[in-house]
Amino acid sequence: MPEGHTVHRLAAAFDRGFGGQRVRASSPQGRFSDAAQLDGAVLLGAEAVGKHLFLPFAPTADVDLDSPALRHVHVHLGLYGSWTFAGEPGFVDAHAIGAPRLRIGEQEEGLDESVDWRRIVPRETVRLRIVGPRGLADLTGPTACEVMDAEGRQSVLDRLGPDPLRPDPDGSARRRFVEKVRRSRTTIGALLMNQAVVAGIGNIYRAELLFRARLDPFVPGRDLTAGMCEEMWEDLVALMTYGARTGRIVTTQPEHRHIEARIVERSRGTRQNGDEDPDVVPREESFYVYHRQSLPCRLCGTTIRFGEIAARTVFWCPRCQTARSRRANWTRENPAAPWALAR
DNA sequence: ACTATATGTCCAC
DNA sequence: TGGACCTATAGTC
Repeated sequence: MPEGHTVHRLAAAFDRGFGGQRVRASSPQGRFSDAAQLDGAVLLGAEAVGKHLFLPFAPTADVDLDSPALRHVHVHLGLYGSWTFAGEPGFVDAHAIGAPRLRIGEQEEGLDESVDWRRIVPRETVRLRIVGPRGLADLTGPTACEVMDAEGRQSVLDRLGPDPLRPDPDGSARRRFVEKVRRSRTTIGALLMNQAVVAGIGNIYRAELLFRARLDPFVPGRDLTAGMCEEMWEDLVALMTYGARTGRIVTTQPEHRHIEARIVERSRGTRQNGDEDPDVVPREESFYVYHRQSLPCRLCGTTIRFGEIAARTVFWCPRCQTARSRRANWTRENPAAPWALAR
């Protein structure tokens, strides 16, 4: 269930924790038998594209990143996948990155620095374990974990649209996004979930982006102006950049949160993603519409509605996000973007 | 011990 | 469009 920001965060963690190091690779669960061919190779770094993670393995550390000799481990976390880390102090800043479960009561084995991380026995469901000089990473529940050559990696990339978290110095990514949306009769709610249109959005970013744009999810892409699409792209870049930095999806502006609710109990459970940040916006204040069905809209008080688009539940405010007023709302009464995140 | 749920994707019909 | 799949939770009986 991680969206693109989570995968970029993972790539950064792998870069810092394993980049350029010789590693051991194994499959405690046994379902990733190709782990054996990676064992003892050098993990050059990590690459995130949309929700896809690539870990390039080479026989020696001096192999080029575009060498055809590389073996890329392609990982997609799907709905349940996650990586759990353990290692020496400062190895990575989060214990687990991936499926954001409530882990109340679970032992924080990876965080307890008095425990020797080398002696941590993997759960039986660990598909892939990577062990480096300073720590280890355990992968469970991925929808994909496979070894690919350069060609296989490229074929995955070819199926993906632009990723808002990749640098876009010449604006070509934004242009590709705008083109694809405006040429389609499909609803914007479905287009945003299509990884060939934009890579990395999931169900939360979809719902929240549409609210911030004051856009009805059922409006066809071709009905949107280029300016609306461009602003939506820029908003996405801001939202996901914040998400990648903090490990949290936060889309609400501070003035739309209830300040009293910000004091929440945060003493239990396993730390994951951005939990280590004491100033984090609590989850119940983070969204405008996602999972807020039957609750009042933060702006107008109308009950948030839900339905289904692209086989996933979509949430929206029937008053703030109307088809008829979408253009008027865009620039005037309810300026959605640009805006600034609190931190 | 069961069930529902979750930020996802693919494939068969 | 419906189901299958990958896993670990919390809640219910």
